[in-house]
Amino acid sequence: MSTSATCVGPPGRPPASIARDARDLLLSSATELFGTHGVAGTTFAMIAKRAGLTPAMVHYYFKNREQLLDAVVKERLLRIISHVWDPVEPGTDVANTIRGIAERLLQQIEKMPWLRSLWIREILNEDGLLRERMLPHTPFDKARSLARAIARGQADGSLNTELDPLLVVSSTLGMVMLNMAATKIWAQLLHRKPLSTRTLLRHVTGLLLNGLLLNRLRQTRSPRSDASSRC
Amino acid sequence: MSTSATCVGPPGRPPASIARDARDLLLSSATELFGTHGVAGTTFAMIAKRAGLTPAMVHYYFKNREQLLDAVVKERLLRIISHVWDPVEPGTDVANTIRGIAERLLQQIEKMPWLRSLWIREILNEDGLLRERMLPHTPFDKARSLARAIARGQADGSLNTELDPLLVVSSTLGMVMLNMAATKIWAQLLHRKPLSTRTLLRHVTGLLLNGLLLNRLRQTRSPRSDASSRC
Amino acid sequence: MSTSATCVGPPGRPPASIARDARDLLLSSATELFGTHGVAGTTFAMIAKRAGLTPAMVHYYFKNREQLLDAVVKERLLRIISHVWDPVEPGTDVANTIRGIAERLLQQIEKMPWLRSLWIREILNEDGLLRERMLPHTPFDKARSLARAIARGQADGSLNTELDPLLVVSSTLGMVMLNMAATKIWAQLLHRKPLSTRTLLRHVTGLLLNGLLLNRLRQTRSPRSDASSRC
Amino acid sequence: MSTSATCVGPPGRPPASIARDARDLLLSSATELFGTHGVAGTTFAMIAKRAGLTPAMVHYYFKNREQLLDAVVKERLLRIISHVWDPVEPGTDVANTIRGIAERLLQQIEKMPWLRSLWIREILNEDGLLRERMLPHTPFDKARSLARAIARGQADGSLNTELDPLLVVSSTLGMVMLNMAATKIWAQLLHRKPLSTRTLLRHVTGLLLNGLLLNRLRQTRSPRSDASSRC
DNA sequence: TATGAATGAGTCTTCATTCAT
DNA sequence: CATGAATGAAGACTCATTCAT
Repeated sequence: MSTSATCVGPPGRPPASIARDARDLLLSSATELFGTHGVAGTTFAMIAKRAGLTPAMVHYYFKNREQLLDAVVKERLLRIISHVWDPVEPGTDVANTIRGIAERLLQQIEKMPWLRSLWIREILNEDGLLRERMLPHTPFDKARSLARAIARGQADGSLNTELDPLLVVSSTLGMVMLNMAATKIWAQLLHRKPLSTRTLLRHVTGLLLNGLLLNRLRQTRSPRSDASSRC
Repeated sequence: MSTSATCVGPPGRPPASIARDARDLLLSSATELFGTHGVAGTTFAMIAKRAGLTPAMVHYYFKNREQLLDAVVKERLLRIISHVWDPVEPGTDVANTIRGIAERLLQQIEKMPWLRSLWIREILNEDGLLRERMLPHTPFDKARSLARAIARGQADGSLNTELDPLLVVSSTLGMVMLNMAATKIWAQLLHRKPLSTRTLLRHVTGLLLNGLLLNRLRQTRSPRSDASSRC
Repeated sequence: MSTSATCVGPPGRPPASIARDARDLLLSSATELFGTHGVAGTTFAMIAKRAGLTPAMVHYYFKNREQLLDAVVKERLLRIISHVWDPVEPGTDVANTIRGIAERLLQQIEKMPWLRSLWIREILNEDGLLRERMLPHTPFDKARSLARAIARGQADGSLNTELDPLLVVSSTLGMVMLNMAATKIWAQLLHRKPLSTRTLLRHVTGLLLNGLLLNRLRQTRSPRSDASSRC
Repeated sequence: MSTSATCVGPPGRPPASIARDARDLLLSSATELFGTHGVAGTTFAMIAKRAGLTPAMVHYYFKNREQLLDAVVKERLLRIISHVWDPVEPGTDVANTIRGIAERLLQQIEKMPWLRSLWIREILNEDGLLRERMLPHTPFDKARSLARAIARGQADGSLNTELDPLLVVSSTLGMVMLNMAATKIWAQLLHRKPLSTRTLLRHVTGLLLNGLLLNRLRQTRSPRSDASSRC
């Protein structure tokens, strides 16, 4: 049904890249459902229905459940990982590196809301169904070199020695995901709107950087510009 | 079948605390599997098998899936919540309150390792299958009064104004869960043992409290006593 | 629960016959449910629940499903049969006999509304689950002698020869049951109250007797005394 | 799989009316079993087995038990209703109309023996499982206008005023079903063959019309041509 | 390339029945 | 006399997967 539309254009011209083919549609559908219902809670029928296609097509394109998961990881998740980690340069200042990671991750989640759930449920979580598939592709080296930079900072007295360098890295990612989730819960409980991305980012970087840096200039920032939760 | 066994031991000795009846066994079995495989990924057959009983018994005791979930929440999760939150006293110092929450939560997770996965997957997570069931039982008031205390601290200049008070509360819980998960991942990746509870607690409270307090005395703590990740 | 109450009275006195014991309660419960939901659609659990007892008690008293059906037939249905047929005397006038049967059956149904459904579903009906159990106990001889009387009436020209004598007998029973059912349907469809027993009886005997008797005095009956369906 | 077979026969010959696809086969299988065992007593496994197919196919084609019932009503029962009632013309003579209805119904039952049981058990009967589904499709208007014609006949003195017009309509249908059932019972009890359709029709119309008409010419019909029950 | 038909294994759930107490 | 515990078999229904077309 859908792909035929792709072929309708003038012959010779490459199909418009927006005109997503059935496979791509199914992949998106699957990824989003994995986010909302979890991998275990998502069936082929659900995926197909959301894409307006048939369950048999899911099989046709991905052969089986395992290979579908592979495809989601390789063609969806890895790109996001790259986007977040690729700009990280070994020599850069630790604070800026961390702030950059948080910022980029937050952007990605805003664009792809399923990412947070999926990451929390299926990757971060022990026994997560995508975890084993993701681990070999994590930017292991970059994370490790960042951790080393932190350790050096601790050694020269500029960084909080109470923290574990590696955990600082994962705490960065986690704090973003976590607080994205938390702000929704609070909003739900208090019948408010979730906090803005900006407030969220300030909270996360504020907590992380202030927690990490020992001699940080404790500036009096200008008063907050958007409604934060006031109790 | 089972309870009688409790009375079989030598008289005078307290009954083994393990003395659990079939229902209790199934409930534990269910809770643990919900942690490892997620609620959606856990079947009655799995629960029964793990308890060494039959799937029909799950129905016998819990009538249906919904009521099983209710039982897990009411008879397992709520107790943990109470244990973590009940000691929180309104007037206490913010830093101590937060440290207390983190400590007690960490203890609970150590005793019940399924708690972390379950919480991350099914409660923290939007669309989590236990979330709706948990929300009405969250210690809403205590969390809120803690948030208010934080807001006051921010107002009088003693606490970091970049942070959102409510998110500080959830960040506390989250940081524990999150880093428990993270340390396992790093251990797996680097083929090391996961960090000790003590190191973990120091990381979490160190990050949180240093991140929160503005005028904290930045003391030179004694050198760390157990092997932290050294890169 | 129930039986103990029976024993509470002054010792020596026979238990009040109204104080139905558990067995009797279950039997009534079963019979009524067989009427409303059919035999196949009635479970032990339903029977027990309606009687306020446990499913295990159904087994305790009736051993199994087969024997429960036997008990319903022997201790409930046969009595009704007797009540309807016992007064039938071989020599009596055919018209009066038929009218008597119809009247008594109608009375029974009024007292025990489940009878109609049960009879239609499980006895009249080929494949009815009580049919085989009932047949040996039907007042075969009485029905047959009534049929013979009808045949004689046909032979001497006083009765409609188009009718089959045996079918006249079953038509009598059937017309009562049938129209009891029909009047409910019409009432439901037309949002009226069902016809009164009197109107119903007049319809049934009017149709049967006028249909049967050839030389009947076709009297102009007094105008109907209760609201019949007027179109 | 199957319909193609229809086209395989010698060209020119009309396609075998048996040419039924799987869905149709299952529908027939279900309908017949609903007749013999009742709706509540019929399982998917039984339906499938009788059709030589698998229980999963019943779900494949009908999705649900509810939708299966819907299909039985819409694709099987309603056609019969139409066939019986469609030829009824408002202006026609009451006696002929009734005779016509009885005749056509009898024909249908002969072709589809399950109809009688099904109708008695699940439609006529209060609590019948198909009743609610059938009522909205009953030829309400035709029945009502027939009842009105009867009422007029009663008013001008030509019809028995003891009868309720609406009940005459349902008595017509009921007498056919009822006596079809009754003749089987008698046959079984007396070890004879059931009465022929002709005898049955004569009994039913004889009883109904003689019972209804007041001034009917009480003709001496020709002696019965086939063996009726002789006691 | 795409899909409707078909299915075996498995899901939750119910049920009649057994049995120890 | 009565029942809670327990269960195997069967109920409706779902699902990933296969396959002919």
